[in-house]
Amino acid sequence: MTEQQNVATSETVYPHKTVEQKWQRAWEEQKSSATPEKPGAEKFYVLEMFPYPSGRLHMGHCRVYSIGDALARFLRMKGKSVLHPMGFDAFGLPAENAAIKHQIHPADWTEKCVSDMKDQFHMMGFSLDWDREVVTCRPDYYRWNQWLFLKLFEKGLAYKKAAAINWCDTCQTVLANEQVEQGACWRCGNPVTVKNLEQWFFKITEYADELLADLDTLEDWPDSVKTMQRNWIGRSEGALVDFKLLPADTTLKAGDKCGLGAAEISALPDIEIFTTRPDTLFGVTYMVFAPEHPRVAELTAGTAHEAAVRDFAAKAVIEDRFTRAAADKEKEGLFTGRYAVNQLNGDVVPIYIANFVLMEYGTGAIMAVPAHDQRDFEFAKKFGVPIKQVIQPTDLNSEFRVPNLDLWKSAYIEPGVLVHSAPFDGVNSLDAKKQIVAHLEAQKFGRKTIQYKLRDWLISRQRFWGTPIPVLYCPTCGVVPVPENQLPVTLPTDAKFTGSGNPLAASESFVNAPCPKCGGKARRETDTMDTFVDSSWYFLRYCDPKNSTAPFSRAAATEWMSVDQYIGGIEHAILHLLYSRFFTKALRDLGLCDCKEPFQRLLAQGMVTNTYVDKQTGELAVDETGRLKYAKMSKSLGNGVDPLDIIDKYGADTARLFILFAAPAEKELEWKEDGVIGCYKFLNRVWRMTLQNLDACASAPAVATAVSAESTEAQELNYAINWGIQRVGVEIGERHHFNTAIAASMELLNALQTYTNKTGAAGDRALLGFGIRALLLALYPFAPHVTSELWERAGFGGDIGQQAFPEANPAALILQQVEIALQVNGKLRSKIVVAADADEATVRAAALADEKVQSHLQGREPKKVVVVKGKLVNVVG
RNA sequence: GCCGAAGUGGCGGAAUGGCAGACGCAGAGGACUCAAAAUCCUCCAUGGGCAACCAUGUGUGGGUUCGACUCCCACCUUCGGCACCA
Repeated sequence: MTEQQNVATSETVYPHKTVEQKWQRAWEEQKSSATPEKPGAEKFYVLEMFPYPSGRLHMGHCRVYSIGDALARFLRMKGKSVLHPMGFDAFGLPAENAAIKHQIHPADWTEKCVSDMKDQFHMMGFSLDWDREVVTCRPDYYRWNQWLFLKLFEKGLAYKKAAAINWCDTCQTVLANEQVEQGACWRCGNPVTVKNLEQWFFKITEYADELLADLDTLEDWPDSVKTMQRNWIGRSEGALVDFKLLPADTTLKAGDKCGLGAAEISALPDIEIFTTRPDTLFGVTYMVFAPEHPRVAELTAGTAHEAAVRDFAAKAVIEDRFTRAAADKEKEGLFTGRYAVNQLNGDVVPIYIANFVLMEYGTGAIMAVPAHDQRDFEFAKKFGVPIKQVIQPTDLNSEFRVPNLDLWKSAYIEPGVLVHSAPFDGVNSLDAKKQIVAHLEAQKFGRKTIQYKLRDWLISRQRFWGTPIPVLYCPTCGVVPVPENQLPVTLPTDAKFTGSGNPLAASESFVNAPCPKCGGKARRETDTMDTFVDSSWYFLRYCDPKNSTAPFSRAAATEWMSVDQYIGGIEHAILHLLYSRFFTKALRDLGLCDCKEPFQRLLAQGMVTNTYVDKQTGELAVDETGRLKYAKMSKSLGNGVDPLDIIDKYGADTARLFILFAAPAEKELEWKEDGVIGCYKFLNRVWRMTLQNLDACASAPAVATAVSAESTEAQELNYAINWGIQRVGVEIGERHHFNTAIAASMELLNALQTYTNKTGAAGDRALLGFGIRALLLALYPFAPHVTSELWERAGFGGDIGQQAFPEANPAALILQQVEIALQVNGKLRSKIVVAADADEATVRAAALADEKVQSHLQGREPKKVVVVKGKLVNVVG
């Protein structure tokens, strides 16, 4: 039996299980994923968002880590010093819920999950440096959370305050603004309510401007993520303006001029408002306070309106913030009986309270210009408040040129020219903004300012399984931070998980502690930190994971940061990515590192979706046209595919290849078993191609060499090989398009197969071997196990992962002859083959002489001939 | 409502302003086989034509250009985010 027949009968399908186990073991023994000691100039930090250790790897995980691993393996071949670490975002509610359910300590439950997940990572063949593993729930990590908290506290960037905050009743804890999605808890979807509590905050607002400005430096971030962050930060330029409060017993009424002198007006109490439209100040016809504004009670004290206003305010405040703030919510309001004076023109305007004015933005009070603001307009219509136009559109046909404002159907919010605003009449409204602000400042009526929607980050959580906030409360000394040398404050092992209340608060051994200052009896803070604190700096810890004297050394951070390529889900567009950017900047200001943005380049990978069964019909869900619908793989839809099943059936290489091939990384990936099988078949073809041509492999040169000029087949193959090599390198390395890189590898295999079909054993064996060699190298980043095995069997020598990624031979890419497309008036009509170095005149003449070109010209003289060298000729006639 | 992304064969998807549909899936035909599976080969946008070939074609309508999937304007649809932020 010949070698070929042997292969054909016994190993036409590659034994993925034995091959994968063999190489996974080998890589572990060789520590092939270890990070180089000194990164050098060519460092590259590849990082995927670390997972929550649920205990089971899902397809979403497989996708992120397959992307990152392909990149890491490719870059190692390219000679970079690659840092590709992994860890676990291990604090969080599921462990605590498991503790309640199964009466197992969250630490034990979490560690078991971590260990299970590591096994699964291993089975996927990811090349991770586990020596740098970071597990956030271990004291050797969270002690540095506490240490960093203390540093932020010293700097005034961590502080405690009473505030109206978001409360999730299901999770029994407060939530940061970023963690509330359309009024519901980001984790469990329960509607969030508002509570007034004393809580710890990080002063992220201190960095609002920098967080916004530096987005412009992140060129390789998706626009969508940058836009989301911009909107979330919500910077708006405007002015703070002081209106003056008239006494309760004034006889003046709305629409009057106050008739008071400047000194008299100046002596009245201020009402400060924020506006982005100072150009409309002369059009103010009323003012509105948020119902819960602290001055509302004072305004109406002892007046006839007192009771009604109090009732209104009470109702508005009880109503939860998110239904109240919905845009389609009916505008409700109430006149307070009081009036204010617009210092700019002496107008007397009524003061209302209304549900649509929010206490937490600006000053909690607004000036209302119904002619030029849609909300103010609707409110004015409903309550019969006058409307005064002060901006005139410049377009003479505009419907807002109608002098009778009763005919207006909406407010005119566009720019225009000022009217009824002496001395600013006739000024363009954009210029008027500046001029009026300058006027306000000169008269001391107000000042320019910048407002943000971004709020400080609420980090307290009333949960057990998180980092204890390192603070004590002493009856004599007050709030006392835990001294550095007493860190970590560890979670107790004796906590009881009953399902009600915070187990930490119930743990006597934890709560009672001596005051570090006076030694008296003190109580520990029982709130823990938001788990997003853990993930806000873990990428820095990877640089120096075993440091026991600091969270990381400045030198190590400087060596590796910033992350050159970060990969993760779009769901963290704001949350994790904004917090991490804030932390990086704050740590820089603490002198701990010197990088200002953590993630140079960001890839937001798409969801993995699958068909699902419609619960109503019991059939696969389809759209109106009968096409199958896809939805994110999830427990609730029951449409998840277990990666372990795929590994078992087709192998990890197939799974990885399919995941990367089926869709561009940033797009949705529709799971199709047929597609998986397609990739499996492709790997089998590679397997057979190699094993059936071992003789060719044995004679293969390592670098491209000259090819016999006699054989056009050989020349074509040589071109295809070098073209494939070049494309794969560019697609992975420069464009990060894994799907097209794999397509290029498939083309390469097709070219090899075409060649062997044509020439059989008579062909240029060395060239074929060279092509197989290149194919294995090109596929290694995606399918490392099978290519390692084939590399070894082909006897190419050494370990494939340690080879240099192949470089195309430029000489091989220079063609003798090229095909030129011939167009007549932009339409393809013919093709000709010319010498690659033919000059323009020759190509032009050949094109014009072409029969089809002639017939389509129908005897007309060409008016113009465009020649694109090596590509096409367009004859215009 | 505002912001962002995207609309290409039966399907997933390719195309630095230069031959639309690479690559794969599905499908059709053939080879091998007693047969099937696997494998290998060929075909595969639509309409017309025996064919050569012709016409049409990248959401819709305009525009720029010798030339537009690609750039510009308007619109439609889908997905995602924000949502009374003064």
